[in-house]
Amino acid sequence: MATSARQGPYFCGIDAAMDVVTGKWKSLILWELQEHGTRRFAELRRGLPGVSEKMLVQHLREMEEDGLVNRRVYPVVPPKVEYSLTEHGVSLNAALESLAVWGQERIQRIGADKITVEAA
Amino acid sequence: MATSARQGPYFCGIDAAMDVVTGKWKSLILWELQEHGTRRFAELRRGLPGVSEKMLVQHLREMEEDGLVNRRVYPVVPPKVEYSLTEHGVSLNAALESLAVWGQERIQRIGADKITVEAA
DNA sequence: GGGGGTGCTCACCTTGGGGTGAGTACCGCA
DNA sequence: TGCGGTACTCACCCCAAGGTGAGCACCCCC
Repeated sequence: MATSARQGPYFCGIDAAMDVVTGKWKSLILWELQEHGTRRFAELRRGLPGVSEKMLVQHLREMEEDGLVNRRVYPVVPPKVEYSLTEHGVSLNAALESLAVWGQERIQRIGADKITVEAA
Repeated sequence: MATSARQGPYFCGIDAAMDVVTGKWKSLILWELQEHGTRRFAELRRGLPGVSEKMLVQHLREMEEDGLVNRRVYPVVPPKVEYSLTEHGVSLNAALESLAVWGQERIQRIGADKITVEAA
């Protein structure tokens, strides 16, 4: 099921990490939260053009179960929820750094388009 | 299409890298080829318990198109094909190292099972 | 002479990841 | 008075990723 923590069994560390990062938007969510520290639901939605609310909720729930993000709910009348990275989320992001660099080089190599997100 | 090189557009380096590594067995194939240097088709199949021949062929083709692996065919009577990493494949694997370490720690944390592959 | 190995291809089917659109309870603003 | 924002849930649908099983052309070994 998509709503319970992933738990292997795994061949090696790579697929244990991939398991947690697989999902169309997860790496982007990690990125967003790293860049901005703390973000509200709607801010994340705006920061990831094309994401559906359903997937955003679902991914955030899974990442919470996997211990990557903190979810903080303020019991105020217009709902307010803040998401941030846990220490595991931060370290995962650090581990993704070298992958990001490799990806950048690949983008250059193949001359792929890049989506630029205008700051809100 | 699954049989043409992936080409974005991308949000950032991470998803450019993820794009190339996404696929149930790709990271494991990378791992196998790194560990053994050069492997024949049937050796890879045996090294990845549970992979179907169809998926193995398909993933290898895609990785070839993405410039990650070399495919070398020997025109001998019982077919012989050898796969190895290109320099891009090697550097991708290096970039995955820190992810692998993170994944190992995660396996420890959650106490997940690990699949051990008996050497052939 | 037939069973197993080699490296595939092809056709078919299932699964689930992800998208779409509606509904909700309450508020502020025009 | 009604529209838009906030953070969701729910029902439904679709397509592609992945699995299954067969076939192939040729060989070696028992």
